[in-house]
Amino acid sequence: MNTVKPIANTLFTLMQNYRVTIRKAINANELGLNAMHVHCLHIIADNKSCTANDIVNQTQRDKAQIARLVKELISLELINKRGCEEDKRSYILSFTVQGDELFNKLLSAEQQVNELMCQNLTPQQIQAFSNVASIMSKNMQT
Amino acid sequence: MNTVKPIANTLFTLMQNYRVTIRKAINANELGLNAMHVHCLHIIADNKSCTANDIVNQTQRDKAQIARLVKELISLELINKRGCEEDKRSYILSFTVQGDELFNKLLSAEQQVNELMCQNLTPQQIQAFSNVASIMSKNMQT
DNA sequence: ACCATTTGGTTGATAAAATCAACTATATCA
DNA sequence: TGATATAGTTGATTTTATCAACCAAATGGT
Repeated sequence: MNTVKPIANTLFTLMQNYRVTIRKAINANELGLNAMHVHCLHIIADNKSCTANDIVNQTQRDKAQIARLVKELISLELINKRGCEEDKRSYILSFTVQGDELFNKLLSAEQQVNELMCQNLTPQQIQAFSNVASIMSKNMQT
Repeated sequence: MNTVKPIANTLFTLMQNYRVTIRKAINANELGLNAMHVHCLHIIADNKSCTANDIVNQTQRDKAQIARLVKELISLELINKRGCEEDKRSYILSFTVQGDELFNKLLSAEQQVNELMCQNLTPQQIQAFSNVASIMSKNMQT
């Protein structure tokens, strides 16, 4: 019987709850994507001239996995890629019109989940929470 | 281009960093278990007379998945199950001697990761972080 | 300029994790 | 008692993740 509840447990629970909730929200909106697709779309949205490698770096996932996710997003016609001029090995990923549309729906679905998740919390608490989370992330990098 | 960085992103990053780090730590300690195994062990450790169903409820995973994880832990001789007397459909899970030993090693590996993760943070910050995380979890339940 | 090494990306093969459905045995409750 | 719910198991399948090999372009010495 372990008495202290490690942060990891708390995080695990939180993430699992988030996963379940966001999945429901996304299904409810019939967007038909999984969490990793969504995550990729976010990264593409946040980086102008985003390459597959940027996604790999930001997610720390296997590049094969990312290559396949990107491929799927392309065949769903949510994003497209064009050759990069500075580095001919790379491709710049960007939203299609439909991708843009869908991403907006997605954002509002997330918004809903976000509101749900942040009930009974003050902006200060939320801010502090995010700060701590990023410090923790940094601590574990390298 | 989305300007606000949603909490979900922060959490994703944090969890991924944690996953990578703890995996290294666990491998380094040659314990040979994955994150879900570890998670199950924690739940078993935290609940005296824990059943498979308790794990299902606490993790919100598919019961088939849990059944298999439990089976593996048993065949690794880390835990064993005995019939529950109150409810003959259930089995109580508990550590074997080796399981107990390994779990302790595990705890200290986690301890190390924890210290790494909590560098540059005050106890107050950590406490606040955990509190917010649990409130968020509760908000998303049901 | 040349060669060795590194880097971005793709693919095949495979492993690990998750999900669904069907089924058994026991429990619960009207 | 009979209908329904619950704990757990198993088979089949799908989804994700990982590893290794590979190509082509880039980089960095010498």
